Amino acid sequence: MNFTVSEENYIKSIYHLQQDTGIVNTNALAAEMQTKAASVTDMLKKLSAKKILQYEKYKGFKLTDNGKKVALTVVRKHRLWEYFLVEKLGFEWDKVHDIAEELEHISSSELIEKLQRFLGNPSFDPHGDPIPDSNGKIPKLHQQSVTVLPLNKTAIVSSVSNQSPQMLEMLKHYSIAIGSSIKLLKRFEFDGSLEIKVLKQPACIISEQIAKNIFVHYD
Amino acid sequence: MNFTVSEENYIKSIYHLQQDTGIVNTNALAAEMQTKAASVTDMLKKLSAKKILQYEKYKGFKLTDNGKKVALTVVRKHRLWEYFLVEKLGFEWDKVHDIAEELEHISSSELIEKLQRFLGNPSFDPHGDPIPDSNGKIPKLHQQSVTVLPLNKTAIVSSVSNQSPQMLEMLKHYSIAIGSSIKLLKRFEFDGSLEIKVLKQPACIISEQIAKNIFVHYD
DNA sequence: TTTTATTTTTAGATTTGTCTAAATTTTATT
DNA sequence: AATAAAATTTAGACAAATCTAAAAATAAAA
Repeated sequence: MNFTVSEENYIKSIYHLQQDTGIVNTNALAAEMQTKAASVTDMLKKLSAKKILQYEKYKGFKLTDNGKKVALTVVRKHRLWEYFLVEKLGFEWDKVHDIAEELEHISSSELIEKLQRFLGNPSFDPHGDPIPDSNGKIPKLHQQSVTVLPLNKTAIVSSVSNQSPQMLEMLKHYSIAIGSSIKLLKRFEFDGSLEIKVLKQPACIISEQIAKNIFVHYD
Repeated sequence: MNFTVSEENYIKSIYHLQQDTGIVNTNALAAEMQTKAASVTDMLKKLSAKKILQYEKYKGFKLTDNGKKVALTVVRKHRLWEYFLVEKLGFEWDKVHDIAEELEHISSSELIEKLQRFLGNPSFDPHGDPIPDSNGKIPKLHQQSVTVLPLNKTAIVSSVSNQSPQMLEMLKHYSIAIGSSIKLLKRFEFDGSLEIKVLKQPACIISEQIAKNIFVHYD
């Protein structure tokens, strides 16, 4: 089946929201899509008619198995294009989201398979997010938030769960990027803030709120 | 100024048509766009209001200087993406048109500049068509149709002016592609058909109608 | 130069995705 | 449990891009 750009964007947003919350409600989706609740309701009817959604009026909704499959192909395209933009074209990792937002709707599946091969079958995009394979399988990495890291253990930043411009600006300021070497020096129990050391940077203190969104892995 | 996908497609088609005919008329554009004359008229009004077109009711129309600039950026994107698809992703040159037709509408101009650099600033796309530079300048190649080639002179196929699937199928059958070495053996005055020899292929005869669309160059 | 044929435009309808404002349903609070 | 608040849906409208059918303008032919 074929989907419009708008439909694909709704499907993708629902997918991301239900990762957190299980079931999704109208206002949350409206906020995510930067639109009005009434518009969401209109689209829900359409997607539900196309068997993309399990939807009961006033009761919330979630993707069907088929809907999840569609969502994963869009996510796959988005992340492969992000990888391309950073690794091949030399974009900075915090500048590629909007462009990938457009590229993810190019329809050809042959294109995306060839792109994947050209890129060397990467498993993670430049933000550290896993790239689903062509069957929708998502690679897993045993990663954890910096907040639970043992003291003085060197770890590698593998993903950032909040990718708002504000967050990305913050990370840039601290010179924290995917792949950065990072070490937890001290935990302040008072407010949960953390003293950390990024490779080649002076030690610094970050709030718990930031730290919770930074995920790392080590061997 | 910003343009919708539909507007960009109209602008591009008008550009191509006026290359041949100078001024364009409604029915010709409707045929090119595979739509109805009434729809064309509607769009003409819109483009004319946006100062893209010189348009007088019932009198035909052509692009303004500004319209040409827009057309050239779309053409530039289309041809750079075609080059990418063939040279980097390994598509066959006769399979890339439809995908490039989508990719040409990705808006970021930074993307297209970086793509151009990544591809090594190519001057011609895989069909041999010139790629406009970022100022809209089009590289020129002194090329000529096979029909006017001197006998037994080896030349290189540089472009094909008719790119219909039928034509591309034909060319494939004769193993003629951009870059092929080709020699004119004999001209049959009766119907204008030509006996040609493609490198590593047996000699064969092609009609004047086909030959007129094949352009070559030599030193 | 009338008449006929062709081309082009207008008028009005349709679909998609959006909106505002009002109505309805659910949830929370007294 | 009654009422207030919040969430959700409906009703009706709008812009974009398209269409059909009819009208108007231009070009061609008798």
